[in-house]
Amino acid sequence: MTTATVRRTPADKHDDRRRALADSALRTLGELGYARASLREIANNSEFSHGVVHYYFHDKLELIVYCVRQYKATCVHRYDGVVADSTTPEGLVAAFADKLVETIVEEAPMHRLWYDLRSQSMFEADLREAVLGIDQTLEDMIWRVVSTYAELSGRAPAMTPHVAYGVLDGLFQQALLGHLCEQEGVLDGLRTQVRDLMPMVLLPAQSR
Amino acid sequence: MTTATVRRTPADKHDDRRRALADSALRTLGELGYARASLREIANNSEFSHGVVHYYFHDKLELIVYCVRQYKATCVHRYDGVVADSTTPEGLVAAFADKLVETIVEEAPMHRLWYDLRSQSMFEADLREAVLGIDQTLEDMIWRVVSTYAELSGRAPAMTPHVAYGVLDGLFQQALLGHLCEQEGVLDGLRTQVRDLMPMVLLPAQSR
DNA sequence: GACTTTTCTGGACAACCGTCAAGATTTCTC
DNA sequence: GAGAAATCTTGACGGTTGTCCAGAAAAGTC
Repeated sequence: MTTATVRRTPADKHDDRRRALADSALRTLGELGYARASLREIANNSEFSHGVVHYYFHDKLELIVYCVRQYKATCVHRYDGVVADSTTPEGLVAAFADKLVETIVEEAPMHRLWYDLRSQSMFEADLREAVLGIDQTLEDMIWRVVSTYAELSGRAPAMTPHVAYGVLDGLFQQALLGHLCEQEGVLDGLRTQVRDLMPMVLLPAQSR
Repeated sequence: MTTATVRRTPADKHDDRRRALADSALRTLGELGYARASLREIANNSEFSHGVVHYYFHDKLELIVYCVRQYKATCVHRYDGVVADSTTPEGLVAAFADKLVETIVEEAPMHRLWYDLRSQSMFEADLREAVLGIDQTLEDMIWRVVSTYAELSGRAPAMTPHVAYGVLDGLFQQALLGHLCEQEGVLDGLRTQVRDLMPMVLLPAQSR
């Protein structure tokens, strides 16, 4: 009880439970999307009953926002390893492109959920604060890649973090849709697109 | 009756009615989005009763797809004037950027509806055919701008039509969200972004 | 081991949904 | 203008939704 190592206050348990609920909710949300995933369906695909949702969350919106925040909080570090391990600009671009493709394959339901939520925020004002916050962390994530790439190349970025994120996000979204539509070659296409595009996000090498 | 000028077959009238219904449905859809716009709400904001929808459309999905197809069919020619009237590369880019900003301001509900539908198509397989078709026409639209810009510049495009569309669509989507969130400066930001980015979609001028 | 507090269950509720169909109304045809 | 065909209205249907709540069950406390 008094050991500092395992200190489990009631508040901690409560948070754990919220996390567990959100975790299984994410599965259903990724499968059905924001609008069609009912609280009953979410509860059915979990170990909880449908009533317990309102014990841990005020309403459906709070649950969904909590879920996506929780997922995105972990995945903003997806490219940290790429950034840390790369020693050449070409190597970084290749590793970055591979990682992009990997996450499309392995986490397509989570990504489409994110784009679903972001689209909904254009209609629902209550979603905007959360969406803008998450979007900013993703922009920062991309910028860590771009700025490291610039350093390794000895060149300066040719665009702002905002533009770099917008451009790459556009390509990513396009590839995600293509992948879900089972179009041939979209994944290799994305890899090629990123490799070709990345040099353009930097200014030409200075001749001196 | 036999005059060739005004030939109104019953089929024509039927199509006119569909168009009129879709037209007023688009208003509600642009306001509420795909999931939250019920057929009753759509009918209430129109001159029709809620039952008539099923007389002209098989189900809700067919109505929505018809609506978005109808809207996008007209707006794919939004930049045709820009392309036709421009005589210099700089003029084309400026006119293109202005037009992008203009449509964000004037048709934000329609654009968010399109992004909503495209996101939903990642969950609903029945939507994908229509979405991919529309996406292709938008890609063609953008490519008409880019290829004309290339010709006026005497330079070659540095990327495929697909990539050019993906990149610009990413920026556009970002600006649309920012505009709807009433962020300051997003519109001028988009204008600047497009002016700065467009030169990068072409290869450097050949020195000879 | 009794008492309190937290956690959970399962049902009930009102509201809303897409769809359908019977019948009223309008338009067309001759 | 009578009959036929079309267009439209209205109400009903089964189903689903988010939310709430009374009470059961479990956990914590002394």
